[in-house]
Amino acid sequence: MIKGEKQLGSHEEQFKNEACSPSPRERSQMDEASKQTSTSLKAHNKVEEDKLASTRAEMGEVREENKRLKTMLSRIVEDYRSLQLHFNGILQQGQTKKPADPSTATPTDHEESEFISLSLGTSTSNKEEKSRVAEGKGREDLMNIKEGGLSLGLSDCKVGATNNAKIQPDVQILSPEGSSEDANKEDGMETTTDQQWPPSKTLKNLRSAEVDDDIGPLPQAKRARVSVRARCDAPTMNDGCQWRKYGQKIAKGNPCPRAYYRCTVAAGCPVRKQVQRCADDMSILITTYEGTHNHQLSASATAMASTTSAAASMLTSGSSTSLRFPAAAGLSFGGGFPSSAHDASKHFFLPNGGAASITSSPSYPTITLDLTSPASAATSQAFSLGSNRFSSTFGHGARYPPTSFSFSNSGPSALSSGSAWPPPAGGAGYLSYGSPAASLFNGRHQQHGGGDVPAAALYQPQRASASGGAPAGALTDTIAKVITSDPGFQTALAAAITSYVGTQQGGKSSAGEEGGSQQLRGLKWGQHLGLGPSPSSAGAACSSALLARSSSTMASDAVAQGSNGQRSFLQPSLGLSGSHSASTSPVENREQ
DNA sequence: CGCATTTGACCCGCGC
DNA sequence: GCGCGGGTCAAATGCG
Repeated sequence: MIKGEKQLGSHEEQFKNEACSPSPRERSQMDEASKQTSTSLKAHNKVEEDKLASTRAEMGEVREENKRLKTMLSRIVEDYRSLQLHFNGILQQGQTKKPADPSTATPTDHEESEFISLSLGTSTSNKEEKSRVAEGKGREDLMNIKEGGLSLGLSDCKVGATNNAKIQPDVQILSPEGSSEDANKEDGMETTTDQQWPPSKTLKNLRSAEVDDDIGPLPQAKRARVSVRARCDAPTMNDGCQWRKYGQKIAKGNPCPRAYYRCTVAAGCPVRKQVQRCADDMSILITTYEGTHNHQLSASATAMASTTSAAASMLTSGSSTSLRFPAAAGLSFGGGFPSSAHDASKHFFLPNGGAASITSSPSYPTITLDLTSPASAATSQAFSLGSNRFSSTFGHGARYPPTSFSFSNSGPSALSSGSAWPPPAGGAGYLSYGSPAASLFNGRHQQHGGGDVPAAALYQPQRASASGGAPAGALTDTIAKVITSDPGFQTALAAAITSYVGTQQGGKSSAGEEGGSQQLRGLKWGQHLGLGPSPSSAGAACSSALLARSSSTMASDAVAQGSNGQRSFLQPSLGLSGSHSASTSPVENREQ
């Protein structure tokens, strides 16, 4: 925003210079003109006047837009702060009076009834968990999820994990903090064995060790999986990590082979992903993530990680806490938690048809994030960004409708301009991207050539990321409450936002350069935000440029909020991993 | 030549 | 115990 103002300011100066003090070249031209006939002089002056007039008109437009953006920014800041306070208040209330059983909370509790309660284990006591476990195998499985530990990059999850001494050692954290812990752990192992990416023998050892970690006290503990359904042309979804394909299988019931990838960012990283086309719709790519990164993640990779973590946290939190979705807000939850491990399939539907489903199987509890639901009519305007000038930046020529990261609820304070984006609170904002995070809010995928999923560099403010914090979609009251009521959603939102940006990068870079975007590539997200140089790749600049103009409000707001010590849900976006933008990741490129 | 991908074989768990 | 299917290994192959 500030940067944008500066840019606008410089433009204004430029306009002024052009209008008031012609360049020497223009002067010479004028001199020549003076030698000509008076008629030609008049014509020349007329052209100048026209130019001046058009320039002034443009200046006016820019000023208006700037003003609008300022308004948006201030509104966002206000909303965020109020919601923050509200959230903190609720947290304090929850600490002072813990309900005996969250599931029995009455809807008469106005505050809580409107919130999605994903406490992620923060408010669940050991007793409660044990009693829940005793209720049935399904719950046991969910407990196992926690122990199996799909990494939860949320401190809250961590706290929740610490509630159970048996669980804690097995929980791996996706966040850089957690990752570093794990990395340290594994680094130690690696240093002792003095081995890098292990040959088969070592690999087997690692695998056995890994299994030991995962199994934990309960023999049935299995990894949680996060499956992402997204429309994607590329063989795989770019998620910021480097993957190496190690196998391919024809799975039963699907003519399309399933590919197996292993994370190669760090030696011994246990994270794997499976990629398979949907049998019903070949345009849908199903990516299933499993495991926890044992290394620091690039910003873009963190987006995916935090997203899956958030999703997994929802899964895990479900085992110990109640989930209450505001039906009035268009969110509904499929019901209570599975009483049986076999029928444990719950769906909560997100605005605009987006959906995530939690499927708990005995072996692999999985949460599926569906980004493929049909776009709303408004989706087509997803990236108008209030300025047609940048529409081409998003126009990938995608054969799929733009991803909609939409909060369909109409907010109380819709922007005057429907095309303005992102609306701070109300209206319809859209993020086009196929990141899992986006799915939590019904992001629809539109990825071209496997653009890198950008990263929410949660806890990685120092990391430069090309994916930058994209503006969130319209934050309706409901969604705002959702976000503020649960850190998991904050994380998910952050990931979604950044993912969106990254997708734009990736899609752009892979789709080929188009005039406007090339100019924008010079920009870097961090630089744009005045965050200093970023190692972001050129490909990352696309989103940055987008934000530079129309979305800088959100971005800079994210900066401001992120610096408050509070974990801003947009903060992660500030880091861009330039090194892993869609177009620059060697592995990902190969996948394309 | 080194690295990533391909692909058939193998291992393992689960259900019958 | 056997068969099936998912997942992984590792030699062969391809590519830069």
